[in-house]
Amino acid sequence: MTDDERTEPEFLAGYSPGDYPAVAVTVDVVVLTVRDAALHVLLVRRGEHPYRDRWALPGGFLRPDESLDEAAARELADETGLTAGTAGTAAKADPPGSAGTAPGGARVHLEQLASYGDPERDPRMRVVTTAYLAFAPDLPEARAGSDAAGAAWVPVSALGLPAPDDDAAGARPVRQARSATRRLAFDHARILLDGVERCRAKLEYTPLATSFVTEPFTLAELRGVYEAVWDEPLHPPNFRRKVLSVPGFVESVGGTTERGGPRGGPRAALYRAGDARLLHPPMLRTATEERIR
Amino acid sequence: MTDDERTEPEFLAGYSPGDYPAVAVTVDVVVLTVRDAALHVLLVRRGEHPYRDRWALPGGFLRPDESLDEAAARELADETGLTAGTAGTAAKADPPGSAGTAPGGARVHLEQLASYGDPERDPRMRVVTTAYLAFAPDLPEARAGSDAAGAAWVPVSALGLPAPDDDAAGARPVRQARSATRRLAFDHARILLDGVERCRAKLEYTPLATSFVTEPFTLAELRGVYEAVWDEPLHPPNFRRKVLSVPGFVESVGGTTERGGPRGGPRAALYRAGDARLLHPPMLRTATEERIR
DNA sequence: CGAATAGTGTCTGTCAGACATTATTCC
DNA sequence: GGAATAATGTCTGACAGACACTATTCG
Repeated sequence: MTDDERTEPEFLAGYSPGDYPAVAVTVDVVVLTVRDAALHVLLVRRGEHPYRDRWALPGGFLRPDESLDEAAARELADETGLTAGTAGTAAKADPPGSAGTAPGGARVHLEQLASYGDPERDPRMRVVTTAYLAFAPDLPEARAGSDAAGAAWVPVSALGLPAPDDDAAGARPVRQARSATRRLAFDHARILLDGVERCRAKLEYTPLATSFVTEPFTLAELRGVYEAVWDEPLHPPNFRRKVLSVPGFVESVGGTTERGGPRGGPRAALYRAGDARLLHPPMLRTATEERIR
Repeated sequence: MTDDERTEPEFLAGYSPGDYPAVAVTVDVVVLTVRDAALHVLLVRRGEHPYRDRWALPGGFLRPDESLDEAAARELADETGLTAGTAGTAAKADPPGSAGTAPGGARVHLEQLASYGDPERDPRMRVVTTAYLAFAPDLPEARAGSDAAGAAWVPVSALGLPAPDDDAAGARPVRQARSATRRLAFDHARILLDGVERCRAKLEYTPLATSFVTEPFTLAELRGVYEAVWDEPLHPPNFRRKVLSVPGFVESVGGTTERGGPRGGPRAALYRAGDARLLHPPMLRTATEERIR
């Protein structure tokens, strides 16, 4: 209210962009997958000056003639070889058909996460980054290393991030001393945390868990995704009943697995993703007091 | 996979930002409020060259030493005189205490919406904008016009946007011929649509409906917010039972209104927002086939 | 008084969580 | 055969939607 004399058109057209120092725009991608019953993120080892040898999210500068979505898809392809179906900036999940298909038949979901523009976030210059979030099925170990020299899947739990629901209380002993545990470059820990939180939430009300598995999949595999991302065990019979009761979540593909489980059990029926974009009713996590307040 | 020779560090540090044309970063704010039982958005009339005389979202260039959140709060304050509590980029709703308070006791919720970077979105130059979403209580009519010359609250329904849940099917007769109906500048219609969709969704699982009313409020007022935003009538008794059963959504403040309703009826009890950040269980809309698929 | 609204009570169908049970397959 | 797992069935408590009803206040 102190500078009432400034009127609104100035903010839309009166300011010449040349009056301000250049702002660089980058795109970073949080690629999540589930391996060995744990949530993993794709990281690259930085070889250059700021934060050298630290792990970072894959990303790069926005090019002159590409949109943010295109830049994110390009970064994802460069690092993983996967083609992406982008959901754009809309709040909705993308329709099943828009998901890209890679050589291995992998479907990749890619959506915008958020933008980060703290003046201090890059020591070199002013950089605003738009982060994207991708859900990939478990890829062959080789995949990550083929295109990107220093890339690796790192368990999210090994990064010493604040626990799922206490990011306010940052005081938490970081026990692991592995190299992956070193703090991420820039503000990438914050970005990753936002991505993981978004992922957890989206499993509740969208069918995106199916983006973490390859089709056809069993209900046990799908349940494994929920258990890994939410980090809590689920009741197999109830999970089954719930999933099948949500219209359009999954649809039976007819057959069964070739063999039963590794330690016995009958062959599981196979499913593929249905045509629902939203789950009704949603797969609700049990209310945790810390998460609610 | 065609340019396998490019390795990952190039994308993080190998590209000199000077190699690319400058990108301007702006911030736009979708300020929503409920007036006369209808959802309204704050728009400004453009006085300058591209899209002159069109309505646009309030916004402006990011300044050298401010974060995106700060820029959005500044724009919001310039246009409405309201101080904002920013939820930042996190997925969570902000705690009740962080909401700003304006002279009139108004609480304003401000959160990041999404970023838009299509190369063609501004005819003048390359502009990437980060959109924010604000929920304001109903403000005195004078408020909008005081600081911003050409600002006005415009009913969202008067803008000829695609209907809530058929943005794919764009063919829809636009009947209103009022000046407000002219298409918004730039891609602001798309941004507004995303904001409205986000708003609708957030009423389901967060207590943000309380950001649209001034404390203390009655349950009828709160119900009016849901009805205006969702554009569907709700059963008063069931709404009441549901709201009161969600822990931390609202808490009784003790008294009642001075008078009954304008057309009769007893005095309503008064409430204020509780300390919940998420609603458990959520206030679910009835499943609409179009929204789900 | 008549109309409108706040608030309470109740019924019913659906669903979540927990548990028991059967069938199938691996070792 | 023993163990593990897929799939089905059942019970119970909680909740959503619908409706009836009472109480209060305005005009």
